[in-house]
Amino acid sequence: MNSSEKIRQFYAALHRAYGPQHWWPAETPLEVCVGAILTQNTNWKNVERAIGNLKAAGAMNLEALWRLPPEELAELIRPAGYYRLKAGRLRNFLELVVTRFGGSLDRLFELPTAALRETVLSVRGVGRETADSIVLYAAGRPIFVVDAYTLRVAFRHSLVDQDCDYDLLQETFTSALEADAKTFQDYHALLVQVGKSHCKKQSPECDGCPLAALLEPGEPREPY
DNA sequence: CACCAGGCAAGTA
DNA sequence: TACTTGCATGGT
Repeated sequence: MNSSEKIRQFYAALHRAYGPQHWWPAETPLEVCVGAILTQNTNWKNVERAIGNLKAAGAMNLEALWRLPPEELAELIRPAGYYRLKAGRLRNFLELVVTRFGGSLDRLFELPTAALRETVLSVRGVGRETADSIVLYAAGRPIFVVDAYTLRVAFRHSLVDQDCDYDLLQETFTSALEADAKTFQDYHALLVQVGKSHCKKQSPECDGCPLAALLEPGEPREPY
């Protein structure tokens, strides 16, 4: 079985096991953007606290966020870690929207998909995963999001090498599927789900894993 | 105590 | 290009 077939079978198995995911956990597109930056190398639970602080401060809207003094913004997002760094990154993103799109996320999201990705990616502090998360989950465009879970699951099932480049991993999944935003959203969410429950960094719990039946002899590999 | 969590950029060679 | 380091909180 080639890797494209595997990727399609993984999706079918995950979808059967967990059902449709309706991800990203956020109420608005702006909240997706904020969460995408805050969750960089950080547990989502910590991000929830930070987002809770922003909402409690009435700052989960573009104007209020932009007006907030950088030090106050940093304090509010402190639970998410790297808080001084991330305050700057959030402001870099807000600055793009304010100065080039009249403070309107909708205007930014009017760009064609490729241009949108490049524009978001041009923000300092927004790398490929963060940009792709924004494009897929906030703008609803069919760009496949790659993250640590994607790599781990793909590696343990011999789809790619463990030091596989982001672009190659992304292309591997993209080329196996129809370019559909809902499908990409669902698939990425399912990979996070199975990653958290079964495909952990230091001990794959293959008992009960929806993908266990698709493992070949010798898999999974450890560590990572 | 060590290790992990939905990265990114800057510096070095 | 490839490798290293800083950034930081909260959970297990």
